[in-house]
Amino acid sequence: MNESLSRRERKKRETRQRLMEAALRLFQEQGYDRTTVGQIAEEADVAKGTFFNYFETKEAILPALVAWRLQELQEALLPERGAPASPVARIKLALRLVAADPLSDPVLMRRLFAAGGYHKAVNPVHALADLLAGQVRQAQVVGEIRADLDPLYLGGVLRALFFQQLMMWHHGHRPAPLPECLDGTVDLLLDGVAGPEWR
Amino acid sequence: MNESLSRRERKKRETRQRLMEAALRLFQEQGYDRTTVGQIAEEADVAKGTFFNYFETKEAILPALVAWRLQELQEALLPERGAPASPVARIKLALRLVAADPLSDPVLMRRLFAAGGYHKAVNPVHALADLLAGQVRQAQVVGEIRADLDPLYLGGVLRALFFQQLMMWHHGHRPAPLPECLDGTVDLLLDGVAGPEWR
DNA sequence: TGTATAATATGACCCTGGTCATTTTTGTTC
DNA sequence: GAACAAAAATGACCAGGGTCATATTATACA
Repeated sequence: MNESLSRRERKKRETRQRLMEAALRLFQEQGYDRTTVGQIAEEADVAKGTFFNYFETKEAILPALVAWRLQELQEALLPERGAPASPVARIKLALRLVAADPLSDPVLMRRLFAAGGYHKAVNPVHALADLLAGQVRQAQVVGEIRADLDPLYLGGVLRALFFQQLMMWHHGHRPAPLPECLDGTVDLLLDGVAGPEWR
Repeated sequence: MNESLSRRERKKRETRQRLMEAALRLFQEQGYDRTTVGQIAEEADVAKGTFFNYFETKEAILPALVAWRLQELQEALLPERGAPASPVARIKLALRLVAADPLSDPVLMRRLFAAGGYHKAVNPVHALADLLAGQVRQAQVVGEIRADLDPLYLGGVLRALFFQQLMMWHHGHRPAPLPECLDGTVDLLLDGVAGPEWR
């Protein structure tokens, strides 16, 4: 589908892709901190300086990795690909899938958060929030979620709760298997936490 | 009250405090990234290496700064100091106060998140969550919050929502003044987001 | 006071993230 | 294909985070 691209453009994308694949592999193998930019470049068969032609900083490659993985997630959520008909159920599915991804490593997640201010354009944290916002919008259409709330805001809220749950899980707070915990968090947001004395 | 401390212990605490004050001042003046460990040490009148006798990394001073500030917050939340009688109202007050602190700078917050895995003991992110968990517990006693939920978990949820709101605010999403937005987030959690079709 | 011991301070040193002037490659025009 | 321009690759270089062997200071004890 990319036949119209010039050789230059093609090579550029290939190099970028090689860098991302090398980075992901090395991060998984040795962790983020132990991996040097030199190693990533070496693995991708380019000089260290070349890395910085593609990503402003070492951290800046994380948003790119996330965006890459989220593309696949986006497709898995299409109803014609077997995803549930209920938008809320799709939201739960999305969170389960993200949690199962190799990128969902605590250290990587933390660094990803820290990287959140570099590229305004390709925002890392917003990518997941936007995806969830889309599902929220559909849930509002069918009445599963109150329509008076900003979907983008709720997308961000869902993402925040997801991170929170994931971090607590990795920290040892495990009342149930992770997928169940994530479902529970979504339900919590739906039902609210107000007690009998509220109102 | 610290008369029993040896001179050594006293000096240690003083040096640690000087480092923290210098760091906070410099972070405010020039931002986290522009501030070097050498500057902080210089300002505190010690050698650079000494900094690392007190904090494992540059990032590791952030949790300490947070803990320091939270002590004051803790006291401001005591009813005998004029805090509201309703625990939920106290939670809202706490979030407003944290948001107003000089430490609530986006870049600092992100770095703080990234630092979250260094010291298991003095956990940075957990400090605020724990404080909120205490208030949640009191809210459960008086029935403002459902008693079947783990307070520590809810403390974490509140913290996550707080960060989320703060980040969106600093990113330009400002439907109302920040304090009102934070109150709204707490209310959202209390009431839930479920629409008419839910259940 | 003198001496032994443990805690703390120090700055030279190393490593890695990040910059940049220069070289190499690609594309274009005649 | 020769000459030129633009894009991309490169690695020497620099700055700052972090380490560590050594020096300094505090405490304990005789």
